[in-house]
Amino acid sequence: MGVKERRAREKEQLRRRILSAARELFVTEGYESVSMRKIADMIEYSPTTIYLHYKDKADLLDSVCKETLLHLLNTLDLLRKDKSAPVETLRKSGKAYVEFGLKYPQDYKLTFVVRPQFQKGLGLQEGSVGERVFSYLRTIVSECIRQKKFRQVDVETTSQVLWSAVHGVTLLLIDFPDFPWTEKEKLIDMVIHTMIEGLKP
Amino acid sequence: MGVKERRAREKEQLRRRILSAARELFVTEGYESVSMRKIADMIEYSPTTIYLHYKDKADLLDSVCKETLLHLLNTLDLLRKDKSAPVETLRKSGKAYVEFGLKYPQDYKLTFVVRPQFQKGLGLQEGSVGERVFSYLRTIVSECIRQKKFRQVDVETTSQVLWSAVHGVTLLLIDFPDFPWTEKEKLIDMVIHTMIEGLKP
DNA sequence: CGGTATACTTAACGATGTTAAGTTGAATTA
DNA sequence: TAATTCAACTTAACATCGTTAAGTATACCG
Repeated sequence: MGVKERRAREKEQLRRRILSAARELFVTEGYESVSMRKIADMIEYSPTTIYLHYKDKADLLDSVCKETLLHLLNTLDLLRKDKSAPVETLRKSGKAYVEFGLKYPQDYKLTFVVRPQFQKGLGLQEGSVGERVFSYLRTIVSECIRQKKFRQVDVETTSQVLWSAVHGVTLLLIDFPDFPWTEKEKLIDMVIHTMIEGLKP
Repeated sequence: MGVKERRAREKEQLRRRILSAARELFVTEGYESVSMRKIADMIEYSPTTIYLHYKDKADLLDSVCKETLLHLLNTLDLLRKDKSAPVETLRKSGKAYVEFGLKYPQDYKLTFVVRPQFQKGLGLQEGSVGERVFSYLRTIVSECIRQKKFRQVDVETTSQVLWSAVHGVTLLLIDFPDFPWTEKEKLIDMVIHTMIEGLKP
């Protein structure tokens, strides 16, 4: 009875081929500029075949973004084993976050800007990958406070504050590449440094 | 020879009618979902008439955003006469910035997210409204440093850092309305407060 | 009154996301 | 092996998109 399994495997393969074509096109040409027909051309299937695997274009975007979040989570998780002081881990994580965004600017935008625009009510629900990314941040912040490296601030709010800062600098650098930024590295470091200093006792 | 003037006036009137229809639709339905035909319907002209006044859809967006920036600049300028200490002015300005974004979330996104996506190479060039907004921020920061309320930091970088923070929190609040934020007010205040604390000597 | 420029419209092109209705061909059953 | 079922996939179509080219009508000028 290996037939069903084989078919399921083939189906899954095509699903992945579609997804990877979609990601490539979304990233190089932008979500709006990519048509289902272009994606279909790339994998050499008819456009409607895509609909047998994904509900619609937004669903494709959704899947692409989930992958991106997983990738981001993995990147950050490498730092979890870090044995430095928690404040140092936080600094490194912040930097890693921004650098991830700058390394994959289009993926970052798709995930944190385009997707919310097309998928209303995206609340980072319980157990989602996005929730796990934020939860990672919360853990580090919590440790900083526990060790009294930070003032006795609210963990939740503080995490949101830090997210705001790194998200902000990432998006500005991506969206206004021609703005006369001071050296990128310097700007990123100062955003994180200023935040951390502002949280110390 | 008042004919020419009258015609010019009428032309300008229609131009404004188009613009205000475009803004209303962009804001309520989103840039992508608005068609030239919808805009034309609203003002009861044929779609092609719009092209006699604006180069294309992106040009319309451009004009809408410039208005928004002017509105933002005016809002902030009210605080310029503020007689408080510069740090206090900075705090108020930061708050005013975020509140502007939350009061007109779609206009904010159009200006700071959608427009850069459709108009590559948007560098806030010399003398533009955007440049004047940023320049406003620079002035206050500069005063904070001059009065030694802040560490001896670089004015330019510091301004960019502050912009990153307020931009970040504004966009997150707009884009993820269903995220379990702590009270908005508290979050915004803490973003600004943390930044300012982090800049003090 | 005749001519010209201006304002505006109609019609069309190629492309979009998506659905409904077909077609194929392989696996299953009899 | 022949008939049948069923999944995979395609073709054709719909309404809509941004934009351009060509056409019409109207108000102005001499």
